[in-house]
Amino acid sequence: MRLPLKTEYACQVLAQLALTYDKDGVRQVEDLASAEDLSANYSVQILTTLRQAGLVNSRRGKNGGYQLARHPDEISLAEIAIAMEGETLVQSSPGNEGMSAAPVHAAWLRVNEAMLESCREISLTELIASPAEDTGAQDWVI
Amino acid sequence: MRLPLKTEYACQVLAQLALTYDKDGVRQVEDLASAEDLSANYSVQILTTLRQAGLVNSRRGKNGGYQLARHPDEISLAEIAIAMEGETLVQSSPGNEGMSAAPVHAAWLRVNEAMLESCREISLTELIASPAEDTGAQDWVI
DNA sequence: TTTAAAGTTGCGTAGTTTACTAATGTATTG
DNA sequence: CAATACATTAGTAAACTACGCAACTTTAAA
Repeated sequence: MRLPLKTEYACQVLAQLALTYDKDGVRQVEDLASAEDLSANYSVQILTTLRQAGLVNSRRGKNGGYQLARHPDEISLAEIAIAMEGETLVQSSPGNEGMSAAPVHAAWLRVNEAMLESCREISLTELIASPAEDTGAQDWVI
Repeated sequence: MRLPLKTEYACQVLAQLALTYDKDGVRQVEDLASAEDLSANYSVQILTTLRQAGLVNSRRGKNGGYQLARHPDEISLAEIAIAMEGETLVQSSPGNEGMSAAPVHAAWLRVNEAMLESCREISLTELIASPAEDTGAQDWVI
């Protein structure tokens, strides 16, 4: 069960926005994308989805850019994942005509709920890289 | 994040085996597959995986078939999912060179752990259809 | 000891999804 | 009105999923 890269990227971009939240940080796509090693074009698509979900605000034209809609403490991993993937994080099919299809589906619905709950308990603030340890991003070879 | 059909099918087939566990039920593929509305061919592949994981035993030749390796209470959804998909249920990529890649990955690892824990708490017994309500499987049209 | 039932293995593949790129449209500011 | 930056849509190569098929091996029973 692979977590879509798109969802991970969304987390990274939002983490990047969270870094400059208090500095009234309006950031441009190019800036965000390069900081997270993503293509600008793809980042735009992700940011558009996040805007439609109400997690970020955007401004067009010169000096435009993106900005978190709320304080990083008030944005949970659950909201991010739901914005990218829809309400059910663990999509199990209501299924075929098999005798056990229904109870199996019900069980996975419970798992989905547990996962959602776990995602609600993680805030965007926890996704920010601690400036002390740049964790490999600055590793470079001559 | 779609739960693979293969994993759901594995649950259904095992639930079917659990139904006849106390009756020393050795069941044949054709039987299991039709009860769960699956193709026999595909079910074989699933059952083979489950056997390699040690969840079922098989006997070849005439009067062969499959059988649960343990009591349904002693088999958890976690074991089933791991048998089909590997240790990590929520696979997040350790990722790119982005600044926030590491903390984001760490967060999803926590979610994975929560999901695993939730799956450990659901036993195969809970996947058995209650005989009272056949929940749609017997619906038929002339 | 034949024979047929039943599991085992591996290959092939159509259809879908993912992770992008690219091109074009639209709003904002100086 | 021109430069800038977000918005939207279309297109696509690669990977993955959910199967089907066929050849092989094992075992019980006749």
